Amino acid sequence: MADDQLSRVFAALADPTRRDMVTRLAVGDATVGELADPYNVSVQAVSKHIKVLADAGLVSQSKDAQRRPCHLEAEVFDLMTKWIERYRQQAQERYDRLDAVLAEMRGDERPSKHRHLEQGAAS
Amino acid sequence: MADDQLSRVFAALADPTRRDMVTRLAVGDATVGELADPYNVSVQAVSKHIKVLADAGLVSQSKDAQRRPCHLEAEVFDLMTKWIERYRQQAQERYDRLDAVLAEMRGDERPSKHRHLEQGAAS
DNA sequence: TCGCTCTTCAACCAAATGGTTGACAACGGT
DNA sequence: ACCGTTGTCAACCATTTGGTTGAAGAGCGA
Repeated sequence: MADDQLSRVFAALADPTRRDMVTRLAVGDATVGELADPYNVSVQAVSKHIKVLADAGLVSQSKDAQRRPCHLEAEVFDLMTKWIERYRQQAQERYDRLDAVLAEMRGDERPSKHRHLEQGAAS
Repeated sequence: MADDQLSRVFAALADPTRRDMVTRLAVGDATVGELADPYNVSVQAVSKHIKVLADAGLVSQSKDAQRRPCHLEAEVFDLMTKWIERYRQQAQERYDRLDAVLAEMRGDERPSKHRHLEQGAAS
């Protein structure tokens, strides 16, 4: 895996178990054991998952006796959202322009939903 | 890797080369060769990357003679953004509440930035 | 101090990933 | 009809990943 933050964040969330944990942590902090509970895997495996999330900056752990409560870090989500939004918008604009062009070519007025040209447009 | 869409999308974007390609495709469609050009890898490797992006639903390919122009699919970005936003907001709200509680405990009025309690809060 | 609980570290294993090279299919230009 | 261009498929390789088990560190409670 690449070692830049964005790569680590995306890689961390590519695993459904880890996304599940994020879901759980959004409700409130939880210890490693509490996080491990719902899953049919060893505590060690969960510990590794948390390490991945922590390395990505998505969660951080504190100390409470033997326990290591995890909590979600919100800032990193912004990093992702910003990256995503940039290209989503550009792609959407290109689509809208394409729809407009198609509509003009057809003499249409109200282009509805985007449609692929290349395969299965006609039929 | 898990086989659900969200996992595929996150995994696809965990690679900086593939994110680069998305960046390139946001500007406009490009053939496999054009996408391969800036990188120091074989065309086959790029073809594989595109397959990963396509399987994730992030890009689609059309036919133009021997060429296979790729273009960005905007919808999938929404899927990610929605997933992310949900937990980012919840986490942020919890932080804000925590800051408020801390401020109240200190008798403060204007809590500025969140601060971790567990380690290095005092010093 | 001893034992129990919670967590991580280390070693190992199977499967997936990202890269390579070689072969080959599909298409246009000459 | 051929050749060059464009891209994918297949096989292979090194590394990473997600899981396991076993051992060990850290901290309370009795």
